[in-house]
Amino acid sequence: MTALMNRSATAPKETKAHRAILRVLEEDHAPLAETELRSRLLQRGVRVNKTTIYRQLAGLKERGAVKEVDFGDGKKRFESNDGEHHHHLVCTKCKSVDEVQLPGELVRLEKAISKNKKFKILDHALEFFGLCVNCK
Amino acid sequence: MTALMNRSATAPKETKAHRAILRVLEEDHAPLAETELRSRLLQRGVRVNKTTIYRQLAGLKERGAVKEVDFGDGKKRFESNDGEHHHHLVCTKCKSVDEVQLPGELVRLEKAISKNKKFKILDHALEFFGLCVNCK
DNA sequence: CATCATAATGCAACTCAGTTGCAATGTCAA
DNA sequence: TTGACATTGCAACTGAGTTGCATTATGATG
Ligand SMILES: [Mn+2]
Ligand SMILES: [Mn+2]
Ligand SMILES: [Zn+2]
Ligand SMILES: [Zn+2]
Repeated sequence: MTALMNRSATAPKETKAHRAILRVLEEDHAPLAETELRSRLLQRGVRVNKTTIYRQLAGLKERGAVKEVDFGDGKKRFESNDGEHHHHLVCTKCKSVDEVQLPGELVRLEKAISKNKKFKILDHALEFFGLCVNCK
Repeated sequence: MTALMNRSATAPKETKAHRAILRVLEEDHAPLAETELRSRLLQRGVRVNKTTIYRQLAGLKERGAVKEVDFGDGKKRFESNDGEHHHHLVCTKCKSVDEVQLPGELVRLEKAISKNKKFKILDHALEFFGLCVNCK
């Protein structure tokens, strides 16, 4: 490619960090913060700089491979974006995270809101906090 | 009071900062971050240190006068806790915030979830993002 | 009103998550 | 094999939020 080329849809390069991060997220299947992801990677013998992690996650996110999740603890969390759209049950005691799907429910709600509030809903954030079966 | 006294339900002292902060939150009626609150206070001629603001908000929160809200932008936001429980329609373009109530809806959802997931829901976070009537 | 215990404040220094500039390294198409 | 350019690591930085401590203000008590 002789310069002056295709800038869009740049395919990600197959690097060690890229592969490892994606694999951890696919296997662990929970929203992980940078430090968590980093130590998971270390456990597998892959040492990655935090800057690289953030940059990879940003790329994975805009490519739709990963979703950002917020538990309100001031940390960015990311999870694999394979399965169906769902929400989380976060145990405030042991920090475990379970998933829950609300098929149709939110869609219906959003339609109603969009209509009578004249607000075009593009996204939502819904997470539940409480005690898991082991902690309550 | 001769020391060794009532430690609970400490009534807050009537200070300039306390009054001003509460008044701004009651009037502006939107979830404000520290910097926003701080400049609103300045506009009214009240200069308050950010440490004081955070400490006041913490006190107001545990006293139930204020609620913490998270828009996922890495900032703690607080709003007056007078009205009914509600959620927000946040315009991602102009940053305006509207409110929306979902009477019963969430309660019903939570009951169903609590039952078949054996998870005791104590709280939830639900905010909507999109385009307000002026921006869409 | 005067006293004074103690709550509230301001400031500086700190922590911690996340970002940026830049030089060094790695990837992959040609 | 080569070279353009994407990715990485590191150090320095930003910005939100917190903490220790000395100073000031509140309000209960007498
Ligand atoms: Mn999930
Ligand atoms: Mn509100
Ligand atoms: Zn638990
Ligand atoms: Zn708008």
